[in-house]
Amino acid sequence: MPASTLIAFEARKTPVQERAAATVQAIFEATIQVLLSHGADRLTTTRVAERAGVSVGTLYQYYPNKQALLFAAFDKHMEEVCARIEIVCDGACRKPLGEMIAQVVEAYVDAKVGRADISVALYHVAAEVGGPAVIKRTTQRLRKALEAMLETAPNLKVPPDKFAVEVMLAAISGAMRSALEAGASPAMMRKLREHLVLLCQSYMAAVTAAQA
Amino acid sequence: MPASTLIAFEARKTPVQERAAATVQAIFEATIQVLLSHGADRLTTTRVAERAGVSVGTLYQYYPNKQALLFAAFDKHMEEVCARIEIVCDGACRKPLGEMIAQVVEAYVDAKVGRADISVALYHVAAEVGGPAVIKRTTQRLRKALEAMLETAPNLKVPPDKFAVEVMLAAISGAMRSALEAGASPAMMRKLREHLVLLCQSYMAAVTAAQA
DNA sequence: ACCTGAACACCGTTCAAGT
DNA sequence: ACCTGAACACCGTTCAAGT
Repeated sequence: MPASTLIAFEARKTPVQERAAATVQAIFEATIQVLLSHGADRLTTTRVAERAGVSVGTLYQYYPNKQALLFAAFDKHMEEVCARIEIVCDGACRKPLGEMIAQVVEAYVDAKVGRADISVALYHVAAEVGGPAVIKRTTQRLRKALEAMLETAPNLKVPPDKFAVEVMLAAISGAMRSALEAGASPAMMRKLREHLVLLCQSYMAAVTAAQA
Repeated sequence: MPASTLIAFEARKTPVQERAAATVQAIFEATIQVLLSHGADRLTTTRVAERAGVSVGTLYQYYPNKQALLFAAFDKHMEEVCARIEIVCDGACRKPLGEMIAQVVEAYVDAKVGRADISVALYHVAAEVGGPAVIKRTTQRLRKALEAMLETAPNLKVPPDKFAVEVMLAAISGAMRSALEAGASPAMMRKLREHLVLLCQSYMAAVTAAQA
């Protein structure tokens, strides 16, 4: 996506002194706290500033607007999920295709379920906050990690193409979103985890068979 | 979901005279028009009222709040998608499993792509408007239609269970959301349509094999 | 360089008054 | 029964003044 899509959410000013860096961090954490305690609708810039122990004016010195606050929280969450999956991809090189897929899917589900409350809160604000752009970027990054892993799969002449990997990622995240927003129980989540593994494995098998 | 989740979005008052019914309809249509022309962020109750040719007060006589306006639009859209798929399910009875799946997936993709602009606009407001509840209800309704169809599949001792059908629906809608929000081209959409058919077919095949 | 908070603009919602 | 629009409350954002 064009840089301009994101620039409106970027920090307005970079802190140069230490107390300023602490302020920025405090505001960031306050955002997540207010998001979780009051919910997205009742998240107010004044309330966040209050919680962070600064005035609204200070908040606006570092975040250009309310969206930027939530964007930062969303971006960080996606970054964490990404990082976990990249590690798994690294560790699953040269294993059989089915196991690769299982590990990635399980890592994704676990990362989301482990942060279920934040995930749900962020789904709620994603749209107003440039969520699609972040998701697009995240998808590209995950696709690359998956492709690097899939390259090393034994018994696989041609690895699945870009498109198939993206479809798989969208299917996983869509199903997870649905379950998390519906407030699925831990038992449900375990079952969903198994089913998503099966779904992705059979899709990947079908795609690679079709390509051969 | 509990009725109370939805009740806040229901009409405050039912029109009894004809001009009132016309007013309600005008407000509903104005909502969609403003949504498409100005975007979700710049949709204002005053603007909707203006476009509908009434005053804000009148708007609030029939819709309890801004969310209710958007809820109505979202609900109607889902209703249309549902209806189209139910018809397809009806027509695909007794056909082979693979074809059933293909027809349903294609109907879903076509319904969404045919209304791409509205879909994207509604994704943007879904969260603030009780979207998850509507989606949950829609999923139940579609699941029933799919189950009725799957019952009639030849060469299938045990049809896929509830859970698998719901996972499949969530995967489809998640992948479509991702593509629509990313502004995928018509060519991309055609390719995605084929891939989703393959994904769902192979998942259903795997699930029914595992159950046997 | 960083912080404050009163002031401004805008928008969702209401309600007394009209037909 | 239905409609109007000025008035109110609240919230995002700014900016002149402070340390």
